[in-house]
Formats: sequence, structure tokens, C-alpha cells
Amino acid sequence: MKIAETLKLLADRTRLTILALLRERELCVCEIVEILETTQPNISQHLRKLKTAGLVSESRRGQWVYYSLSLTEVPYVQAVMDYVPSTKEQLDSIDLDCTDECCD
Amino acid sequence: MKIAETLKLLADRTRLTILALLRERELCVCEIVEILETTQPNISQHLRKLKTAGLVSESRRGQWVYYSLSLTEVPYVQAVMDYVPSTKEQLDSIDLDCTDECCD
DNA sequence: GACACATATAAGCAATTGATTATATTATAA
DNA sequence: TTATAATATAATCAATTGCTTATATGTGTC
Repeated sequence: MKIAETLKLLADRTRLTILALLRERELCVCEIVEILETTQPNISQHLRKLKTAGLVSESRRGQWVYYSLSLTEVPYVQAVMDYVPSTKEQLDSIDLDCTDECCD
Repeated sequence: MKIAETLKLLADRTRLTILALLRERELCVCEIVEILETTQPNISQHLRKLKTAGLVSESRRGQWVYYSLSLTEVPYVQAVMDYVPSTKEQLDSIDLDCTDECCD
């Protein structure tokens, strides 16, 4: 059952938060690492899973790889995301705090 | 994040199938065991998780405990369930095959 | 009460998973 | 080309999970 696999992907706090962040705007890996206060390999592996499932897409720009949402193919994912809390505050804090940022 | 916990519940083939079966009609534990061709403790434990999350409710009738859906409280669950395949055929087969049934 | 049947709970185990640490790759800049 | 920064991959480990076997609880019947 394919839906069970997709739900397994969604059933993780870190991945749900990544999706919620990307809902606001595209982000590079280091920004997500900074916001979620975890390691870079951790985020990279979560992003790979999300990419494999077609939930996010990437675009390399120089050194940085930017990830963005692509939920259109999986309809119920949108319904689920409606119940994931907003991450606007977390995003605002890194936007203000430019000196600490990994990429500009 | 509460939604991550609920999604973990849904992200399991067996539990999704149980919910899909209960979508058709209420069932007692032994019927579900028969349809899914697994052990009784296995199903009982899945049902307990679903009950704790408020996704199913139980009603004892004699020796038998009947389970039924109660999805109303969690809106996105309905959206997810729309993508879980029908189990009508499996249900029909045990309905015809009365001799093998555990309860009547 | 004693027995049979339906269900629940407990204990144990193998498989999966999320995270960490270490290393490799890719791109930019000096 | 050498150094540095961003990202990806690999290896490892602890924690969680789904299932099984064994046992307990509950209900009806004799």
C-alpha cells in the first residue's frame, strides 16, 4: 500500500517541520539546520527522503542547494499540512539575525 | 507536535486496513483476525492504539467486542482515508464463508 | 463451580528508524 | 592548485516498533 509509505514519511516531527518551513519560502540546507538546531547530515537525510517521495524539489545555486515544496501530486498531504503549526516565528528570527546566517 | 503522533498511527499498513474494513461496517476482533490472516494479539494491540487515539470505538456484546470507526474528531484523517483502497472484496468473502467464521 | 471461547495484556525478539560521527563530493575563492 | 564552505553519503548506535508466544481476564454454558 503506497499510502502507508507516504504517511511514514509524514509521521516524523522533523520532516513535518521542514515541510512547514518550506511552506513559507524556499530554504537552503544550512538555514534549515540552523532553525531546527540539529546537524547537517540529519537534515540532508530527511531532505533526501522527502525528495524521493516527490514532496520537495531542489535547485542548486552556487554552493547552496535550495529546497522548496512540491505537494501538488499527493492531494491528502495538503490536508495534513493544514494541521501542522505555523513556523513563521522561527523563520523571522533567522531572517533578522543575519550575522549568524550560513548563507546570504 | 500532536499531528506527528496521529500520523505515526496511520502510517501502518495493518492499521490502515483495519480502518478501511471498519469503514464498511463494524467488526469484532476475530473477524478482523480472520480477514487479515494474522494473530489475535496482533490485532488487539493495533486496535488498542487506534482506540487510544480516538479513531475507533468499541462496544462489547456478549463474548465479542465490536469495533467501529469514529473519525469525526480528526478531520485530516478522513482525507487520508479517501486514498486507502477499498476492502469490500475481503469483507464479502468472509460474509459468504459462514462456516469458518468465529462469530455469527 | 468447571470448561470453552473471545479478547486483553505481558514479555521477548527481529527489523526499522532517527540521530550522530566520520568521510566524500561539489563549488567558490584566493 | 590549495583552502574553505555547503552538501551528500556511509557507518554506527540507541531507541522504537510490529509481531510472536505465553498468560491473564472476561463472558457464556453446562
